[in-house]
Amino acid sequence: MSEPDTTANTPDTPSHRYTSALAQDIELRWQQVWADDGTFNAPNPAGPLAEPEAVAARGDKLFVLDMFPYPSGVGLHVGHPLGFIGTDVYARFQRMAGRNVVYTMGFDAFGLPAEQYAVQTGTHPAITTNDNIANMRRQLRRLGLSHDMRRSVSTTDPEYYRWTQWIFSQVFNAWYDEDEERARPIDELIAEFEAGDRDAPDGREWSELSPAERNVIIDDHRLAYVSEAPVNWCPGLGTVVANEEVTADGRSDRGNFPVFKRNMRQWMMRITSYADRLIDDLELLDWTDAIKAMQRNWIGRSHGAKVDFESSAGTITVFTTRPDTLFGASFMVLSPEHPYVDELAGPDKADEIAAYRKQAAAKKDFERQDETREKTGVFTGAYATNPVNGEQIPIWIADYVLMGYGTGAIMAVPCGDTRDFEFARKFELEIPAIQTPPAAWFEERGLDVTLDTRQWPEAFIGDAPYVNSSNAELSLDGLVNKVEGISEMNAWLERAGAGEATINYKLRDWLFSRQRYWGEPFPIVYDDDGNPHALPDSMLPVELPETDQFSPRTFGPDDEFSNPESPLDRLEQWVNVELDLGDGMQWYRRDTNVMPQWAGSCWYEMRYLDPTNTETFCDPAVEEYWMGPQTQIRPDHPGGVDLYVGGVEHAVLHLLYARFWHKVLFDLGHVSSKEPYARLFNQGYIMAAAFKDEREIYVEATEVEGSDDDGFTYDDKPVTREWGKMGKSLKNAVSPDEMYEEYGADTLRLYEMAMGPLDASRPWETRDVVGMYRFLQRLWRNMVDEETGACTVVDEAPDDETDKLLHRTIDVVRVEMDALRFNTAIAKLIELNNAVTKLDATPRAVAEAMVRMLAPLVPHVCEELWRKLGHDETVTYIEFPTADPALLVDDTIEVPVQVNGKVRGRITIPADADQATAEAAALADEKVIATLDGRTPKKVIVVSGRMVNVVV
RNA sequence: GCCGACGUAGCCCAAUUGGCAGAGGCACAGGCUUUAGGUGCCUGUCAGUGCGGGUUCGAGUCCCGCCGUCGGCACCA
Repeated sequence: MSEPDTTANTPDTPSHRYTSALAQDIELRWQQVWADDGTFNAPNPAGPLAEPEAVAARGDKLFVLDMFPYPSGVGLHVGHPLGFIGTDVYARFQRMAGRNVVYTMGFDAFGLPAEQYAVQTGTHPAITTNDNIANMRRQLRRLGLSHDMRRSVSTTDPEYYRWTQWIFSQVFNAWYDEDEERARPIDELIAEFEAGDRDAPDGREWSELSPAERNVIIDDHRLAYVSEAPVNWCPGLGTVVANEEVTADGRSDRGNFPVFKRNMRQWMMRITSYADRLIDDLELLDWTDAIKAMQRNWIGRSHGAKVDFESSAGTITVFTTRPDTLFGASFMVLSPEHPYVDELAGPDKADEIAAYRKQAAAKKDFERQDETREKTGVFTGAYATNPVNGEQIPIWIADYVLMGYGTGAIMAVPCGDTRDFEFARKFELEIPAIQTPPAAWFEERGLDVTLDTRQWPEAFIGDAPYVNSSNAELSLDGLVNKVEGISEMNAWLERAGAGEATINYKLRDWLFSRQRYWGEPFPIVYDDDGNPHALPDSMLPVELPETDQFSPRTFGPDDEFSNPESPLDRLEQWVNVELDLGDGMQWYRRDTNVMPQWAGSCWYEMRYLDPTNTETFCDPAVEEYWMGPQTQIRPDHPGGVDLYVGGVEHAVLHLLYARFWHKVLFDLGHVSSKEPYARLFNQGYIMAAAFKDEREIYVEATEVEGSDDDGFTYDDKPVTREWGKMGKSLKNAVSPDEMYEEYGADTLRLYEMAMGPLDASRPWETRDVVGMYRFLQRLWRNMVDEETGACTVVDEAPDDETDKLLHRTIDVVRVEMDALRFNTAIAKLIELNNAVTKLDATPRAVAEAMVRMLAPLVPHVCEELWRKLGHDETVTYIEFPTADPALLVDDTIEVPVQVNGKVRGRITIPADADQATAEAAALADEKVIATLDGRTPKKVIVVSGRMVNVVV
């Protein structure tokens, strides 16, 4: 099947028609001019790109940012640039509205694909990466994006990652002061220890400690630290990965390999210190509630209490959000991995417990988390003391308690917790009642009110009067509200020394090291005793050493007990280094890990601002100008990028890590903004039909024939249709090159912006694109003679009707563009153009306003038309039209008249008519009189300027 | 199971504080242009807002209850 070519030039096509060939000519020409002239360069107030006069000459600053891409070798499809086009239209609009706009694009170029390609082909990842970046820059330029190309950076450039390493050193050389709730330089901590203002954690004085002991204590305070802890080991990738990179079913999000929990010595970052601020400061951000909810959920703050239960193996501390239910705790459950299990296990139980632990260990996390599974568990034979009533309660182990959350042990309150209730039922454990559920609760379950829990079908969760909840010092009996119950119990726990109120988080510290090649080396060396030392700033960057062995040792994906071996380990010449770090020349060993891919993206927006600065990652005055708090918007404005556009998939990865780094830099005084991204906008995805054959394998969507009605076939065999994100894996990608060939970049841009709201996902329909192409053809024809190419615009003023339409259009378009509602702005502009098409000739005033309004959307054709209209400067900085308020109001208006809510007639009244006038006119209308048929109106409602409703 | 978003023509989508359901594009039909097809131009057809209630003079919009789609979280104590 071949699509009819809808746009090709044929011999009778006028030579100056806006065809795809002309569009391409115009586009390539202006792209060259823009590049040559540096049209989109934004002036800085200070630093290497300083042009203070130019800054002063422009209006308020505006920082527009896209989530930068990984430079894939495959190239772009039409789904990729949706957000980029959106930011470009916005940036161009705001330039015309007078703002000083900084807007560029960089590349997040470290990461696995280039490394894996290098392993396969022997091509160094730097070469692949640079080729891909060059290719991607070319593709982005072809879209006409108005980037300041001087500011484009790649995270893989040593001059860039020099500063990534510098920030790592800042984090390493900082500690979190819990009292001041901020990070401070580690030197200040050392000074406090040395001055005796602070004792070692074990209570000894600083002076009593050996240097080695001091080192351990200091290193334990650092925000970046090495620790032996359970980490996610992925043998298939040969590296460890962060919690955020493990999918819900226990696999790596890259490569989909199994991930195992293993104790390993790795770099961590103390993001947990910032948990509260990361949650609380969400209030300051103009982000969607959905993303904020995801971040809150990931951090997982829950208020509760720690409670101590004494046992033969020692104190077992549990975390609970319902300390008020402590009187109902009739057994305990420990995670099978809990360290006390061996000691608690009675001799006759040891075998059973060992078997259960083995069985639990064999299960993946996701299997353990399947809550529909029936509860399993084993009694240890041991008992603990419930501190609130002294009762001896049995200690069980069960895999529904997870070692990774809370303390790995729970107090079970079966009457008030679904899981504990199920467990108690299954193993016939006691279920004491401690609350009287409301009568309605019993009624719904077909029961009479009873405290005999044997009759209860399930646990009761909620507020209800407490019973059986008192001891000699405390009584909750009669309280009805859990907030009160919790507060009373927490107070008692503290008095009794049996526990305290606390806050628990799901968030874990960030596992920061990877055993790969293509990443930022750590600016760390180890001395003979294995102590880490940060290299001084003067020794940065630590460049990635050359090698032709890029691969870490990888293992069978299920080879759980293998160990990571970084590619850098093998480079002995590089690893061993002789340096003077203040104690004279000594030999050190370099750290052979590299940073995770997220490192470079944690701060890139600031390098855009001052990309060539060799003194600092970003001049403070430059950072403050572009990112400082905008207190004129809101007194508590946190600062940061004015508009950040990207996909929702980074809700808890990049966006959480970047906020964390930014806050550290803020605490240490390196930036003036508390938050990196003041406003976040999530663009939708472009979806496309994908087709599967009978083997459930995707087939090339472009070669599928058929329709909704007749069914679809591929190679004459039936296939089934589904919808999915456009991309290689679904074989449904559409290349932008096809669109340029057939319509040009302006049409593609316009189509993507017109097809729906920017934040909505919508299906791509190639056949719809032609509508925007026709619009641009009409626009062109309204101003240019298709035979001669001459401008046909006339100097006569527009007629009143056209003038009013123009100003109404301007009024709406300005608002819609500012609010990123490009689809409705475009609809209004098409409407205006359709009206202009009906005129004999296009008045200049209308033509110029239309070109200016469309310039952000379709910049190439508008730049061309702007010249044809006789101007010799770029339209980029020409003021966006402003509506004349006088032309927005009509003298008379037509309003509908309803009778009992149904439209029965229309009246024409003066626009400023008062209510009485409108009412009189409505009641005088023939059709209304006929509808009323003699009945007397009970009431007449007049909505000024909108309608009249007569009620009978 | 919990949280969030969304359901408007054959399709993508519009619709100020609740105020005439239709702006725009596609598709479809007819016409003009054309040797013809296509391009281009003109004209036109189609729904009453997922379902059921409620509030209101008036509901796509607000409230309640369902149904469906998408996304996130999930034995989190």
